[in-house]
Amino acid sequence: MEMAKAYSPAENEKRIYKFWEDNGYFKPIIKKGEKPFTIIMPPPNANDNLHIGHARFVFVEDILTRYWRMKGRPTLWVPGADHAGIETQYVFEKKLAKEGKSRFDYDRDTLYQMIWDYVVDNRNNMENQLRALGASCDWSRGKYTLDPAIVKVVYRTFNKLFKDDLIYRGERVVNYCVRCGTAFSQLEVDYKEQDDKLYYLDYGTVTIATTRPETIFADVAVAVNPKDKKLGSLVGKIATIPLIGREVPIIADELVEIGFGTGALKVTPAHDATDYEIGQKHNLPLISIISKEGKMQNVPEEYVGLRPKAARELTIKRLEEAKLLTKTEDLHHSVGKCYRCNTVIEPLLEDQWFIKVEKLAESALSAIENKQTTFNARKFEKTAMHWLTNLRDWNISRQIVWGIRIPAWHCAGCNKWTITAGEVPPTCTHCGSSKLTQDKDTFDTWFSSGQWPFAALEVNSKEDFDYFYPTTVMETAADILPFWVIRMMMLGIYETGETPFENVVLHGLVRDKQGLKISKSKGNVIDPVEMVDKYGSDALRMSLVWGALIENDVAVSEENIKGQKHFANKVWNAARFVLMNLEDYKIVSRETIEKELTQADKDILIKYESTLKVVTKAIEGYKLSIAAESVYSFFWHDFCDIYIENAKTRIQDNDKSKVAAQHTLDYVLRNSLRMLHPFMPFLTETIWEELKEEKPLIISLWPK
RNA sequence: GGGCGCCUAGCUCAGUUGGUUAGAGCAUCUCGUUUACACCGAGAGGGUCAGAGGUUCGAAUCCUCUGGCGCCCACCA
Repeated sequence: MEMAKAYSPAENEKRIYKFWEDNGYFKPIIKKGEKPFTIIMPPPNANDNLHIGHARFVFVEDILTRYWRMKGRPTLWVPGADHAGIETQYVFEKKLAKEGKSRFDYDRDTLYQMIWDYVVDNRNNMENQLRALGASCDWSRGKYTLDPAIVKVVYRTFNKLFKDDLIYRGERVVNYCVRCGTAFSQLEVDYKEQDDKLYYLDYGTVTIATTRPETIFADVAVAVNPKDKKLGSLVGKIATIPLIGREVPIIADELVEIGFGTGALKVTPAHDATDYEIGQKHNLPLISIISKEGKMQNVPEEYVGLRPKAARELTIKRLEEAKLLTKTEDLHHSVGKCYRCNTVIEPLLEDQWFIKVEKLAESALSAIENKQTTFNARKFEKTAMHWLTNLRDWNISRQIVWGIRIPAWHCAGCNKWTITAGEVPPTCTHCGSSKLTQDKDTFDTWFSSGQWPFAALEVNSKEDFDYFYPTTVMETAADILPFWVIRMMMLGIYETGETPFENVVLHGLVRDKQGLKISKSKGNVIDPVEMVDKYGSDALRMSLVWGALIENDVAVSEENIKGQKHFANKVWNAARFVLMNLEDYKIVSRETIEKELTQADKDILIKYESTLKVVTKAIEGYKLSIAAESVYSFFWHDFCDIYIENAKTRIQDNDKSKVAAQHTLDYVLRNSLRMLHPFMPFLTETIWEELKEEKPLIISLWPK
């Protein structure tokens, strides 16, 4: 077959992918007693197209997978799709809003089904995009975070945690968005700087400063720092809440910052996280004055039903009238806003499920200390350890519909909770009453996705779990290290007794040519699917791996991708040249032409050996940019520019060393294609077809 | 306030445990219409390695300080 003059990705990629997939090359060949290489893909959101960041991690994982497959190791890469909880519900709600609807127009089950259908369509789309990128993952083992079997595992874990007394229901100050009607974890709150007023109020014995005078009705104490020279002597005395005249104690607590305002803090445990902590320490009561609808309650008549903002204005007015407002000053500070709708977050008391994290965190920490789990960069290990030593109890309740509903039933008879492993309990386990209502909340997605590595394997089969767990590599975005990676470690160790992955490989962001963050508003979005259509998947892959270590951010531009397409074409043409010059050549062994080898032959063979060593070592150390650059430089500059030019004349002149040249061309080409395959799988497999090898390149062995 | 990083050629980045004249891609400039490839080839210019001090026979690399930049977390009421 005549090779075309230029390589056409469009004509080959789909065909090649289908060939691989249809022949089952992505499925591992299990060899008992041999240590497999396993990656569980961080499941992309099933609610949108893949973006350029997805492409980078897919390529990184695919390179590792293809490399180890070629090393002959049983290799499994499990794909997945994530329901993505609030993320998806938010996207869907925006879609509803465009149609003039809101989620409150539907009952819970209808809404759930609507989102489900929406996600199913997008999931197919997302998976086909993964195929276009060339992902050599085992589709037969693909999982979705809401697969019934996965959900069952999540229930089981919750139930086990509960039985082990690691789950409790606690009234806590949570970050509540009265507009979304949900509490958020601290991670979901955006702190934004803004200008406010700081009001100084007369509490009799002491003056306090606050930005939220409307919460004085919920005050239960005034606190000062015990080390405060000016105010320390007040401890033990009484302060009087203005307007209502209630007397509260003055207490000492180190959380109070000396020098802020007057140095005295009004303590409002029901509406501020710090105050809650102080309140717990000092056994103070809780007075809740803001409802979940964001309205005032348990306050003097004229304030009842007001929004906090209106209540604040009225309070200030009354304080001024009573001459209890001594001073007002400007304050620039940060305020928690809902990360979805930008509404000011109200710290409110709410019953939530919590996980006691201390023991779980300790086990994860020791797995890191004992090197059972290692990181591709020291900085990530430091970050993980820092988080694990500073974690607070984990609130896993979310007030959204789209997610896994918590298997907990509240009894109207005895007011206690019945927890199951998913099945509906006929009666309350405490009092036998049948007046049970299921908690309306769903799990925090990190709780379910924190179980992903073992869950995705065990729901496939027990054999899979036994063989492939613990996994070899967890490759994901560096920014979700604290949210996801350490939680997988905690829950994985808890459920299985083993760390879920041996190596954590984290990657940085994809940025634009200038190193700026990519965003729709900046207009610098690079669509991976469009790039694949234009330049080929291999070119996109090289451009995303090239130029920066994977743990760092990488800058890409269309010119980079175009440049790598040129390289693909270079490889294609080099192969074309070699094949044209091998028409009268029959493969001979090195020994038979040993004496005919010229210096040029020896040079390129030595260079090839050293490149192979560098590339191999770099891949195994996750230095993929080094590996890609080495093989690129070798192939283009050493092989094409120098060696082929040398061999060209010897063959054309029918030199006595012609066969040695042909042998060397053939040898270096074949082995270079192997070395290049993880980085340019479609191109190399397409060329490989011309070489009439027994086995396709994808399952050929990595050169030794 | 706490944590983690970064500053190397015009741009984006490499530089492993300190060891010759500090590298790559892109960009720039000069030359070349060579039948594998113009999606090409030959060659060139370009860096006080942020600054200062220290350790050392030797520092981009280790230590201290200063300056600038970034990300993450946080209980500034």
